[in-house]
Amino acid sequence: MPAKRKRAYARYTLESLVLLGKLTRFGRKQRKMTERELAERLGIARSTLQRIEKGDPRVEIGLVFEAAAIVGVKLFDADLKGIAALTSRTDDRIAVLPKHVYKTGKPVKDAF
Amino acid sequence: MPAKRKRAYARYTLESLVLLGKLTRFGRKQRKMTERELAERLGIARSTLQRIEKGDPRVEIGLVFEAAAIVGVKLFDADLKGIAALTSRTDDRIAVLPKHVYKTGKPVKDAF
DNA sequence: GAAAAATGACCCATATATGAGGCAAATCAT
DNA sequence: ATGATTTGCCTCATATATGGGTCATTTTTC
Repeated sequence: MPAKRKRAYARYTLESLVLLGKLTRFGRKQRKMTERELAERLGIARSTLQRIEKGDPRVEIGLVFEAAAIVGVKLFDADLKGIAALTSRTDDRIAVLPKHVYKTGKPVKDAF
Repeated sequence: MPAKRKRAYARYTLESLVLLGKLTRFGRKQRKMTERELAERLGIARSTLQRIEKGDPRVEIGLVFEAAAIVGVKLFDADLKGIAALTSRTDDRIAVLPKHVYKTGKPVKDAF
């Protein structure tokens, strides 16, 4: 038995990852970097970079984001300042909501 | 010695991850889901979800994207179709470039 | 065409993330 | 105020990703 998959990912997740991987690959090539160069720059193995560019879901997100950033792929269409602004804005929106989400005995209508 | 960090991440990477985590947290609360609920829905431990919402770089990217998707955070401001379109477009752009990047003996001016 | 370099696809030992759980503090319902 | 629930922050064993390597194939240079 080939040991069955532990996790399943949604289509949207998988396709998003493939896209991100391809954008990274494109960015790398555009900058004329080899896999080895970029991997070295990132301080990771070439095999790991290959997984990143393929969109493998089981890679540390930090490595994927870092790779994307180096080759010029902006995650949120924002620079560092823009990210900070969005974060601050999100903080404000969270602050308005109740600190805890409560599931009391009352079943929500959701149940039909 | 507390065992020094193996990896370092760029500011932009870390801040982007924090933002993504907060967006996820906001989405979850907006939908009135508890950590336990969302974690269960994702099939992961609550402790892992907490790392996701904090923006920990050492989490499988598949889990982070999946969590975001479930609470309505769109990664590329695009639905499944949009993602597919972008992927196709990226494929085309890659196809135009040379298949391999070559670093021949000629040192680039870059060396100063 | 020949040689050099890059890429694709593997494998395996080891470093590391994940799951599971516990406990205290904070928040909410009543 | 009291009890119930959620959240924050730990720890540790185990599952898993990563590094580092090899080999074949493709692509580029000369």
